[in-house]
Amino acid sequence: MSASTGRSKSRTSGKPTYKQIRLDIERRILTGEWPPGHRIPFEHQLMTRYGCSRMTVSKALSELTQADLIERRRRAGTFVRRPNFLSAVLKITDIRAEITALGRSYAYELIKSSRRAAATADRARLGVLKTGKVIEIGCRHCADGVPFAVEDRLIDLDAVPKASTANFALEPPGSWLLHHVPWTEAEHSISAIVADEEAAGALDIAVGAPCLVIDRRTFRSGRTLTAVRLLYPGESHKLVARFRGG
Amino acid sequence: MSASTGRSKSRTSGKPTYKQIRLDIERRILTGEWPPGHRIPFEHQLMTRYGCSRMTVSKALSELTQADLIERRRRAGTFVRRPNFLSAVLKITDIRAEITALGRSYAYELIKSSRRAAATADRARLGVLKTGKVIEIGCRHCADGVPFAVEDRLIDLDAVPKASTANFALEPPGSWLLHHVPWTEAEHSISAIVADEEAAGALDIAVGAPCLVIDRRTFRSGRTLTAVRLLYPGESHKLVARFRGG
DNA sequence: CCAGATCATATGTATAGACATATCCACGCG
DNA sequence: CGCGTGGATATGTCTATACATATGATCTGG
Repeated sequence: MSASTGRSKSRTSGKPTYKQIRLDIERRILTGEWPPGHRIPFEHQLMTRYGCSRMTVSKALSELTQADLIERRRRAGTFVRRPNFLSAVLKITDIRAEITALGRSYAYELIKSSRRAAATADRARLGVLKTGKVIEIGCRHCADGVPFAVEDRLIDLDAVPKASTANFALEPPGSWLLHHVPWTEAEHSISAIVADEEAAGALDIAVGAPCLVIDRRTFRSGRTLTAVRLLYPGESHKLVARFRGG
Repeated sequence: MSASTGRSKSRTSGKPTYKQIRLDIERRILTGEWPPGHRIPFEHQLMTRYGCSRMTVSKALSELTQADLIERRRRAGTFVRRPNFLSAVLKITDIRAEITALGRSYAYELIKSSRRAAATADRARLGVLKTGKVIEIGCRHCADGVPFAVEDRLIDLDAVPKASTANFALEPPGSWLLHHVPWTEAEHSISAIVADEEAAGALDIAVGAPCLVIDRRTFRSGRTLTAVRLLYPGESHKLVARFRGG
């Protein structure tokens, strides 16, 4: 009697799941059928096109929003996002966990640690304007006794007051921060340099050898928490990742 | 006119929205209250705890799943994911779009292009076992007339037969692939090298100057589509990104 | 012609209920 | 003891409905 007699798992009858809807829309975006800026059909229209409820369409669109493929504006509609070019996203990593996860022995060595009022250079590095206290830490991470990376870090003590109480002689600052301080944003810059005498000494490589440099600033709600420069011996160390696209 | 109509869903009365639920769970994970591997309460329990419907809890958990913070297994429950260490995620970028998006002039130059049966080295580079045809392309990208990056790319013609028909003298292979071939996974490796004579010549830098190297293999459903090595002049070029965490 | 009020509309959030599906676990058979 | 099988259970998906909310569009008065 009811109109929806065939409410069963018959996915062959042209009633797609939200995943199939998501994939279909994704395909249209990736193939350029719906180019950046294009307004895609309203939920109401998609619901008719795919023959499902608005919630189902909405779920597909929500996921695409989270994946940064589309942008939704109330009253206006849903639009294909312009991709962010020149963008590299690095996950925040804890070097200690990174090394032990590989089954290698980890050693940590604090080289220097100083606490001071933020100098102009410190403020520039953190990207903050007002003066305050900072901690600067230099340290070295080794894997199986071989230098793995050297780290130079600045922590804004006003943003992270708890850092005063941490003992960075025992625990690497990256590990401590990752476990004690929640962050919301990070900004990375990757580059390559040649080792000067200091870097060569710390990493036990030749002067002039290439090094991979990762500069990172970490924020919470727009406020800088810490700025770090990691120096890796260039030819030996590689950062590898798999990205689930689609 | 009244400042607030007495809404039934007043947020003060301890009935959180799915976003607040998401944030609460996220906080517990990030603070270590729920460490990696921990099984978090069942949807049913969370629904009681937060006083909302299962769908609402489910939406919060779905988003956390998409953000890779948790893992859900039918019948077993929901677990805090172990973070992927040593992982760097780079978005796939189209260098041409990247440069033009910055408002700089883009120039492209095909240096070499050869089509052949896959040699052992080619198969190793692609990570495939069976023999087949490949295209190797060498090219250079310039921004405002200055070398921006040199590219050496291998395309598996069995996986991407359409590539036979593309004219890589006119269109950069990266742009062509991005617009014609959907991919699902990518694997990146970042390192630093010093420029040899060939690289120095191509990038117009001194021999011995540092270069940033990005090696990338792109897959669809586990099958390698293409392998590319991008060489950037190290000190001048930086990859910058912001990551919305949390 | 512009500023402010108002309306219409598309997305945002939430719900109860239903059925689908994978899989852990225990039971029972050989 | 090993192994297949079935039931229990937690997540996965879908629906119809309702109301919230932001905002583009329109109307209106100065």
